[in-house]
Amino acid sequence: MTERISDAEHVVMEVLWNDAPLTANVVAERLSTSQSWTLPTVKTLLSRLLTKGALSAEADGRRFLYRPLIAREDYVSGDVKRLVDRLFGGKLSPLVAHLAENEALTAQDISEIEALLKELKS
Amino acid sequence: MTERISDAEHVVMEVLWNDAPLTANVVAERLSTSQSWTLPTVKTLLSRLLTKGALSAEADGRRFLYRPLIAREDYVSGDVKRLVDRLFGGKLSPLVAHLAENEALTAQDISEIEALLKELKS
DNA sequence: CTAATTCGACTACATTCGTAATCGAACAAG
DNA sequence: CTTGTTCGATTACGAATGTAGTCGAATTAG
Repeated sequence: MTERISDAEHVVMEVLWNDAPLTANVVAERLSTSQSWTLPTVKTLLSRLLTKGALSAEADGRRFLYRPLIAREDYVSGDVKRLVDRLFGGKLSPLVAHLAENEALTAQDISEIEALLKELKS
Repeated sequence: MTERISDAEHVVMEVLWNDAPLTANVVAERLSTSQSWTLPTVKTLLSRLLTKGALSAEADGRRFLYRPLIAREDYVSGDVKRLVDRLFGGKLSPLVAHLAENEALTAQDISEIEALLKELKS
């Protein structure tokens, strides 16, 4: 169903997850601070996302209003799952172990995580 | 420095992280259970990894022994960091929150993680 | 009503990737 | 030695990706 979203496409999705629906021009405008993409480039990315079924386009007069069809949470889950599968044999605790050992978990991170876990168990 | 390693290349790296140095043939053989790649394909991937500086090739008579030049931990860290940056604004606790809320942490996962955290604090 | 502008659609093109065939050199078998 | 085999190197090629130009239709300005 939901085809693979490329890095550049993902950047466009973030704009629309943040605020939708938007026209192509507005999307390009929002991106202009972070990327130096021309308008055609942004439109190409929007088209590809449409083709991939990640966006819907609702006609608004002569232009289109783009809107995400997949939830950010779902997209994130997919990406996280792929990473966990690829690097940690699909298990979550090795990921956390890795984070603990290599990614400089701060004391605050640890507290937050413990709080989360405590809540999970309740 | 260390260029981007593609998915297929990563599969090859895993073989060599598991056991090195190995000849191209042996790598292909190890991969044969999981992939249906022909020998030329595996050799192409090895060449690309060489070019990218991810492997070294030590001549052993007329063949080469391939050996990882980058540690798996470093590779994993890079990938995890990219994901955290891209999806969680570079912060770890949102990642854990995501895991907690969306990735079906099992009771065992939770226990393991709590044990890890406890150890971290000691 | 005609000209300039604005859109989306279509086309383009270099690069990377996945996948593989082929070629030429070295080596082993006879 | 000659020939078949084994390697790595080179070449190939389609799909996806990043990036962008062009074209034609619709719209708005004059």
